[in-house]
Amino acid sequence: MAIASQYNAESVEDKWYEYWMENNFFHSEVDAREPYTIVIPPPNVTGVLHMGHMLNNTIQDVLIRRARLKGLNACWVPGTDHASIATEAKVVAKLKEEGINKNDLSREEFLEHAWDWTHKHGGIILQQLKKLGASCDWERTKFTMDENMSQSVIKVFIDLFDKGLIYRGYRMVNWDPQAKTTLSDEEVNYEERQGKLYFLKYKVEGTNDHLTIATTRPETIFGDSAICINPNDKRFRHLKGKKAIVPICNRSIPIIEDEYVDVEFGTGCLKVTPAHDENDKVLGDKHNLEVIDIFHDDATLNAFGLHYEGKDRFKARAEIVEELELSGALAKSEDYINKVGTSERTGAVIEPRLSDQWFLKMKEMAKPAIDAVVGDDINLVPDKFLSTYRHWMDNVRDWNISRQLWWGQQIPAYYYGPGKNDFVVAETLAQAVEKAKIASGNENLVADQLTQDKDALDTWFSSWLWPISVFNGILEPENKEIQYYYPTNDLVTAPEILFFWVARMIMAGYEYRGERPFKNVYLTGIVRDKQRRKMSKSLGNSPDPLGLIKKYGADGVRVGMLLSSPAGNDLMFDEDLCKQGSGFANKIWNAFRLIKGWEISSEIEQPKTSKIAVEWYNAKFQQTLKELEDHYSKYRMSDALMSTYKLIWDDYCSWFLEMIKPEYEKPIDQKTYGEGIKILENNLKILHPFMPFISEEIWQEITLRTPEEALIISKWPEETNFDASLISDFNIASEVIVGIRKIRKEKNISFKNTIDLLVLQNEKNSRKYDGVISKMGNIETFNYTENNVEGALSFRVRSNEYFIPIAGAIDVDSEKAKLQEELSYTEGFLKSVDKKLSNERFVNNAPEKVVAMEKAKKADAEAKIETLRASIKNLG
RNA sequence: GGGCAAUUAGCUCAGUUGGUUCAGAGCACCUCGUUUACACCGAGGGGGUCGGGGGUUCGAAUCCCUCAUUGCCCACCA
Repeated sequence: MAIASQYNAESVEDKWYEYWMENNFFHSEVDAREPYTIVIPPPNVTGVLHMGHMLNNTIQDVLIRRARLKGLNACWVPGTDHASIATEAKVVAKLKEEGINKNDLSREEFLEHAWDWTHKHGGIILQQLKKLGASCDWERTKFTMDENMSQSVIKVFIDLFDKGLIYRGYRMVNWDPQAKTTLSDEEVNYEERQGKLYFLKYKVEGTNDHLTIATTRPETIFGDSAICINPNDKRFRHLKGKKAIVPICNRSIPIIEDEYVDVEFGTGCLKVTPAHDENDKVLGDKHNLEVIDIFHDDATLNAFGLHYEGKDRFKARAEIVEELELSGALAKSEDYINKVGTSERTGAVIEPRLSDQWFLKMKEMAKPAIDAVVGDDINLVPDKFLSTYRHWMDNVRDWNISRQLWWGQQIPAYYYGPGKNDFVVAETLAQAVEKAKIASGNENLVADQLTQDKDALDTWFSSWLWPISVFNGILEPENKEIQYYYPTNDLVTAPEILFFWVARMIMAGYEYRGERPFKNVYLTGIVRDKQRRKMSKSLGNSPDPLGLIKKYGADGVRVGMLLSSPAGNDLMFDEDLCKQGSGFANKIWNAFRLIKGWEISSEIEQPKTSKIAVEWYNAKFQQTLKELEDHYSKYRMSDALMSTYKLIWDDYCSWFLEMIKPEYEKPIDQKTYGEGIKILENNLKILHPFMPFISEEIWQEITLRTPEEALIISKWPEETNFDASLISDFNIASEVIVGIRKIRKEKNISFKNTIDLLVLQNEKNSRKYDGVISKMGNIETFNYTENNVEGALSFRVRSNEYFIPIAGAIDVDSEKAKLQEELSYTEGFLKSVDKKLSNERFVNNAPEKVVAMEKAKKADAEAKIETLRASIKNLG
């Protein structure tokens, strides 16, 4: 035998990936078949493959390969995301290393560096996906900053602006003072920090009274515009309508009343600083308070900070506390733990800040997106995410779509005057000039007089169009690709981005196509290590994905990832699972080696056992095929894999191959061989989505094939009716075989030695598998008997008795003890059944079916007790 | 603080409307085995009061209440 018993994944995998690429099997074109489409969640263009990607893309590849086999026109669109903040941060850091400060560069110069970086690192991750076996249509690879992708974004911006859905607003946003940009809520991390709660005394105007407020941020007193008390708080009745004096700056501010104030917390008095706190802003709007922004954009104090102007907020805080203390305005301070928001990218403490930003109104757009998911249009898998989705969407807030960054699509707003609203929105500068002429009433306006808004759009503002824009469905809404491939079928992504990506894609889908962007959303879990920690670079607990592939093969790793990944549940990654995967590959490989080694003869007839084996396996295969269909329909990938795993390892290798295996050094009959190959081929087909490489390798080793006959584009096995009794009868036969093996083991009878078997049938079973029993149990003679066989070893399957006569091998006492034990168990069982049946309420209330079943159990048990007693008696 | 999940074998998890596919799977474990594909193997085996307590019911892993623990999401109280 020339083929090695060790399957070598590494050499095989590259070979077949290349072969599939050369033959263009991943590519899809519009045709008459039904489409099956997946768009990849675009990874960051400068990212590298991590375990989350591995899981995610393995699942997508399984789905797409299966669809391809099912005869659908499978199209998996790959691509990358420009990831504005992450990429810009990386480029800024790299420039800094080279001694270049971003602020010294013009926008154009900076973008040149960013593109260089993108071209250098972009797409590495896509190359890595190829190692995993991802069968993406690489000809369709897209990038969210591609020319027409960007045009789509601009077009959508203008359209939404014209519809009145985009507006400029002076709003509270998460401000990163280091990156000097806005962050979305999702980009802010909250952590608990030890801080202090300061109690400050404010003079009540016109009296000698003080009132005390508690604050964690004393530096913001410069922005105070009111003191707020609860109208129901009796302690502060005397303050109604009075004014208070802010320490240090000695401004007079009103004392207002609002039930928002928690009487229990702090002192029951609240200082209102609308420019620097979300809740205070709401209060301020309600009571028409002045908004005083005390910071520059780098979070140093501005002129409102008086003598602290130019100082950093934290430095200023310390000094202000000192000054307050000296002036007697600091009543006391307490330790206090509060949650501080920090920037995911720079780590800087987030400053809630009012600034001019662009917003997209969400309320209206959310409506169809809620209906779609609450109704049947879009499925979330698992559906436990439905309630969180709903909750979020019901309380959706307007989307801040502007970022103070350069890397991204620049907002197409052009200012012709100094006023806040002196702008027009247009696709090109030329168009902007024309619009501006009308808007300004200045016929002589020229392009040089216009300045474009400096901000770029949020990355998600391009990725929310992804399922549409990859098919150019924004710029050419009627093109045949978008009409064919859209809506897509399945989206596979992480639950973390359900809201800011998935939900928004759904909104865009209904807004721009009038229909859903995808039918099913499969939410994967987070990949964690064995200690349940999230895998992360900083913890260093993430294995190197490519290293794993090298070690276990892509097939092995894919199996490892899928074995324990129910949808939506976190996945505790364990390298041993990959080992199990590569072990499975080796098992399959060796099963193939066995078959490959057989000599085929057309001279001999098919043995009956082989004929039965083929019949049984085909039924078993059909049963599994049905199971698979069910699992796939529920996106239970690990169950689908496990069904396939057990079918191949147990039913195929351990039973079927052993049943048809010819005697040592004898050939196999041609008929069985041919049927066996067909069976192997069907196994490979259902295996292929999980383990594409080894399945193709064996497929091609079976016989020489043309590219048209490659496994990847073959046909999924057809579902047919099958005789279930073939399976249930076999299950009984296999129990008999297990019984024989058990006895052989107990009595130390080597498998090499044949034994005889006698059966006493108390119930009539099919004798179909007698030949199989003989072969698998190495039985010399197989006979039926009407009576107990004295002095023989025995065991029972259901109510039939099996005897193995062995001279002098019987230990009467232990046999008796064994039977006695079984007898008392059965008696106990009968007792419990009797108890049930004699309970009138059970007989009256339980469904007839259940009662009948209990009666049958009783009859069985009684019969069994009788035979057991007889056997014991026989032993003497 | 509000909301939502989860808790089943040593580990990771199935268990669909309460009753024969209800106590399961894979891995791990133990015993035996140099049988003519595979020791990344084969055969056999042990292992769970279904988180605790209470209730509904003829009958509960499954329904209800309660407690405990864990996870996630949302809002974050100056």
